Amino acid sequence: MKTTPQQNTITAWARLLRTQARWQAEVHQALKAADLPPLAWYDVLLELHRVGDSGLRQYQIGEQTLLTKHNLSRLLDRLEKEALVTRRECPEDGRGNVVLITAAGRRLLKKMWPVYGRVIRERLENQLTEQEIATLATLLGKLENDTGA
Amino acid sequence: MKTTPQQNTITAWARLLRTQARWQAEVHQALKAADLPPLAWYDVLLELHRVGDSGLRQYQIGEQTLLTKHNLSRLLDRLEKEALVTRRECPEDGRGNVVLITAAGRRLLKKMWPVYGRVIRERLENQLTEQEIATLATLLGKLENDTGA
DNA sequence: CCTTTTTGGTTGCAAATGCAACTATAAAAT
DNA sequence: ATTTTATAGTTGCATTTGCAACCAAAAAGG
Repeated sequence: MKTTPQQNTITAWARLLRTQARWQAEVHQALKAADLPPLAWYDVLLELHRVGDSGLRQYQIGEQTLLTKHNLSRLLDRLEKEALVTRRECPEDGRGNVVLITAAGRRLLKKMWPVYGRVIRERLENQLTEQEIATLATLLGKLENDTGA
Repeated sequence: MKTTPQQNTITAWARLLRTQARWQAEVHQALKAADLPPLAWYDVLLELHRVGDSGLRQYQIGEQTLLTKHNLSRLLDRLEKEALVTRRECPEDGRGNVVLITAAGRRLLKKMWPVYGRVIRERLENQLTEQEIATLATLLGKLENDTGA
């Protein structure tokens, strides 16, 4: 078995890490410049918005956003304090709770999106053709969903 | 001007973020399981290794790794405490210093690489063909180097 | 049933990060 | 030359993260 990845693989890996790091930094910067909360808030709120009134269990949010549970627990504390979400106890599982987005949460999402979307457009649509973006999406799709072995 | 990105663009964006987050988590987990330091240490040491005996100024390391300067400053404190790097004052700029990797630093790099490389192989070479990896590298290359406008 | 184990979630404490203020040198402006 | 401004790096303090221990409910095993 090969002991080290191909050169091309390493290049692709490094570029992906680097690209994402730069994007993330830029989004944060843009959000901060607009006096808006960090990206993680958006991610959580978006998941909650998507599922609508049924809400999500914390562990489900964690799976989606890849946040660790204790981390998420405290992030939700912050969101709840700002009245962007509510935690309500779960009827069919006495340990857990169901998290719902509030109207204020939805408003915040709406406010954040243009800022966020703008960076996305600048970084992606201005640099690649539609065709290339489609190809990229496909390739990344193959990488996305598996835990490996 | 369009106010929101195309659907394809959003998909590509989301997948890239997600993929990277998962990869990063996996690398960290693998490193920790092997009782090795986090990825950032590797990044810094690798840059220093690459340039050899000339070393790098801190700000140069920062540019490469996208770490903020104060953050890097303290990361170097930690590396220095473990004798993986040395800071030596810079002859032609009295404010700054030149950072060099030590033999111990190189040894650590060597120890970390197999663990790191293994994840890279699993995530990338096992999921995509060589052709696809090459395409991915090319596309990411176009995204990598620009600050936009 | 009544243990034992697993799962969902929270909390205390240590380490890391972000931010703003600071020191010191270098470069630019007058 | 002298002042001004910009750059390199560090440090104090607040916020966030990571880790391990913990509580409580649920599922599994006997």
